[in-house]
Amino acid sequence: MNRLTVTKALTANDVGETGSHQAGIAVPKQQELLEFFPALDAAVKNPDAWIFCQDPDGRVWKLRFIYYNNKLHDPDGTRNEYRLTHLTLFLKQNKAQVGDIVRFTTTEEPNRYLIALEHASEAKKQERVDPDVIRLRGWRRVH
DNA sequence: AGCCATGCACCG
DNA sequence: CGGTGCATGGCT
Repeated sequence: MNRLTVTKALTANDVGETGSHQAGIAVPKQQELLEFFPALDAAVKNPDAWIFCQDPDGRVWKLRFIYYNNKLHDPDGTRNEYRLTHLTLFLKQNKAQVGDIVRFTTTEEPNRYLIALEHASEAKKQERVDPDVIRLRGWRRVH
């Protein structure tokens, strides 16, 4: 089983710097990401799945992967996007800042991932060393 | 304060 | 006009 990694540059909203009390980070609707994360049934309104992410310190974070799709179900719906919530504590403990990178890597087991936070400076270094990353508007898929 | 669910703004 | 960042009302 090939191991996949995707990364996301954090926005101000993601780290709670904007004063918004909204939770979670947006997950762009990219085919690679939908395959990377658990499949959610679009026929269901707002389906979700729980994933378990182990950080470099061995702590496991239970994150909620949710598909807000009321646009497909309600006449006045406006949402059609994926989100990842329950990240606040993780970001706080890692002192996440705008521009920092969250990295997810698959494991052998479904719904289990590795999670790591890279600060912006390291991320730039990584970019030079990794010329064959696939750019996905904020998110990248590595390999 | 943080999560849920949704609306709005902006930009390509 | 679709997609994503920013924001908000309600609830816990």
